[in-house]
Amino acid sequence: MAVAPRRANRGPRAAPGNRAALIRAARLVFAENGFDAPLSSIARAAGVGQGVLYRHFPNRESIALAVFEENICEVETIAADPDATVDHVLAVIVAQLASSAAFIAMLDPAGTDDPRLFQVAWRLINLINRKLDDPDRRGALRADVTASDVIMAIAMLAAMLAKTAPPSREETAIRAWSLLERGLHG
Amino acid sequence: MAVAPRRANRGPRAAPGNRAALIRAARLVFAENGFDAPLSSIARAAGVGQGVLYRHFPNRESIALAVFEENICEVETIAADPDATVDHVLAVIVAQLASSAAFIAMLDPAGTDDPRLFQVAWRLINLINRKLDDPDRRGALRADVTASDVIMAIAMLAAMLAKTAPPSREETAIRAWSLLERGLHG
Amino acid sequence: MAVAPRRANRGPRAAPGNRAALIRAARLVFAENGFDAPLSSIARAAGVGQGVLYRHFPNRESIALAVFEENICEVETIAADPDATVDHVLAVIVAQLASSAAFIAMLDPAGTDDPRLFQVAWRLINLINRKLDDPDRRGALRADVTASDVIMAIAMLAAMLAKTAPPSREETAIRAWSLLERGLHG
Amino acid sequence: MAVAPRRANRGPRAAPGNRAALIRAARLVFAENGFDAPLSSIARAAGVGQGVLYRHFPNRESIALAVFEENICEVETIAADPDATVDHVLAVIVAQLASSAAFIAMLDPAGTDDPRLFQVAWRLINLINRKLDDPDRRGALRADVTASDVIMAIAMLAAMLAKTAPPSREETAIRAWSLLERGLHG
DNA sequence: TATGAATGAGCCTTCATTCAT
DNA sequence: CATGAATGAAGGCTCATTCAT
Repeated sequence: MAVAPRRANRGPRAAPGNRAALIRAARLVFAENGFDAPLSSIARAAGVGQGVLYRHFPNRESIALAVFEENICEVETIAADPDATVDHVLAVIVAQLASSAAFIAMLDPAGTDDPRLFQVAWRLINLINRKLDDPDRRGALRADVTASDVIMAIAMLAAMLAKTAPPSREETAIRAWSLLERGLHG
Repeated sequence: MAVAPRRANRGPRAAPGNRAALIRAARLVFAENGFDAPLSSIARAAGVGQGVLYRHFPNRESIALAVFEENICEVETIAADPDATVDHVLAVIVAQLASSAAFIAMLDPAGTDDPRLFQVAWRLINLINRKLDDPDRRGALRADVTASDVIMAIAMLAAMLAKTAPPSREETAIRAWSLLERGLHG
Repeated sequence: MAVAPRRANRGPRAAPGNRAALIRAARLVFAENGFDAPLSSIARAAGVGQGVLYRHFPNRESIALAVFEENICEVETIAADPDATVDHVLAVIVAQLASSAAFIAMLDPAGTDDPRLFQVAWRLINLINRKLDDPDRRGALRADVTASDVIMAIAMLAAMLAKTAPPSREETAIRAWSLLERGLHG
Repeated sequence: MAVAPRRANRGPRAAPGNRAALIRAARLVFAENGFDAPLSSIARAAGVGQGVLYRHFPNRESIALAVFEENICEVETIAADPDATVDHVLAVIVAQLASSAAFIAMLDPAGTDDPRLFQVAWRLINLINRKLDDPDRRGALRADVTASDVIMAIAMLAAMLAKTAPPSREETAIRAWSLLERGLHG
């Protein structure tokens, strides 16, 4: 009969590629359609079946976390440069916000009970803390600003951007961040 | 079998009470579960049938508007005091945010196309503008801060609080606002 | 307190007027929005409360019947003229179709179990039968055409028109009726 | 408690069968209860969940189209016989009407805005037109009868039958069509 | 292991019908 | 008697999740 032209089962070898494709797709979909976008749309965008998504990520938070993870890695790479100040680091984060808005919003410790989230958040907080602790890397930040203030600033920006439709998002991000920066720089 | 213990029809007399109960319930539900909370949960919380909600408020925007309206009125009352500075006004708004974080989310112009929303938002913006235009009522605000900067600050706080679970909300609001205020005061 | 500016209760005297208004409104509403239009829209159009509608007409069929009744009366008036042929009578009915489409469709004897419908239908059938029985009043009708053929022709036109949106209804009615007439005239 | 005996997931293999069952069920339901019958009743009649219906047919028009499509195919098969006259073709259509009266209701251009519908309707019209253009296949039709007259005749029959309860439908269809045919044959 | 179909719960919305005033 | 608010059932539709193949 040979009816349904199902996508071929590419075997176990495809697993890592699928995982990566899912993360890439999720980043895009979350950025475009918000954190509440249908999971099916992510699978579709990644070109895989729904089941694969569930195999790799048992729930929405899991895949969100994976996207976030990638973001953090990028930030960590920048931060590894000993000359980078907090401001440099923040610039990278803000640039990522379009895609990671939803995840940073999850940083509120009370917002979840997923331990993995604490872990990832802790990495980010630590990253910033290390910069803050180094007087040469504090950039223009006020003396009494803590890592959690910085995180909160990002979280606020992220939360707002998550509700801002793409056309004006870029511009809104710039205006808002300059306001927040002033608050941090004091 | 005695299955459906249909709620008693309390008659037209109940209308104003129902309306008030719905607004009260909506304020609560929006605050607890965000602006996307099921309308049915509002009806349930108000102790009325779904139909009553729809009779009083034909759509989500309408009831949100009603909640918002109440908030604005309170703000306007404070603002009417000629001695009140922007900072006083903002303090009231921020105090409201802790309990009804979601309502400013509607200020995002892209979030809706309901003209009434613009109108109400305009009232708020105007209110702030009038204070800003009076040098004696600018409080500690920087000279170049506009009403839309102020609104944006509120929007950011609101958006974040909407994602913050109640226990830590109060405290988060305070910390975040002090950061934003510093940005506005510059 | 004097809140709700409810329409005044005009007392028992208003009953007949209300009934008439309801029928008038129903005719209009059915014609504009089809037989499935919300009953509430009829009450609204008539300027009365829902309860009044239910007092006078316990269900949709009842009010439909009342509209139909009025139509029949008009037809009977025309038919009373001894010079009127079947064709004259049919012309009146067809002219009424815009408003009565839905009711004539109900003429199908198997379509309902409401005895009043049989009764009204019977009046119409009789009316036509009497004309048919008079050789001078048969107009151009074929010899073997019966009243039920005539009714069926009307019913078909009515049923189709009920599904035809107003703009083209007039024209469609003319074209369709000329086809049916040819069938009746043979 | 053993409440919800969830239907077993019969797997992807069931897809074609489900699709067919849905079409079969839709044909039946539309015929019995008219074109406005609840879609959920179709799903139930087909023995599948609501979601399956929506997966195969995203909206009412789609499934109606599928039913219609089958009908048209049958008609096209008959029409393919070069000896078949319009009358033969019409006989098939009318025979189908008795069992699936509702489907021609969709021919009303004002009833929908789905372009696929026009396309399918066009196939039917063309089919008839081709027969009409061939003098040997016009059957007994009057010289001035056009395809759209034919369609209209069918539409009227269909509309009436859609409102006729099953028991008498068959007989009504025969009587009505003979009337219409006379109109077309003139 | 990947696929994508199947499932049903859940939300939104509309209306027929009831009933306190 | 009239009013119009209250009620909830019903239908449309969308997903998160499961699971046969």
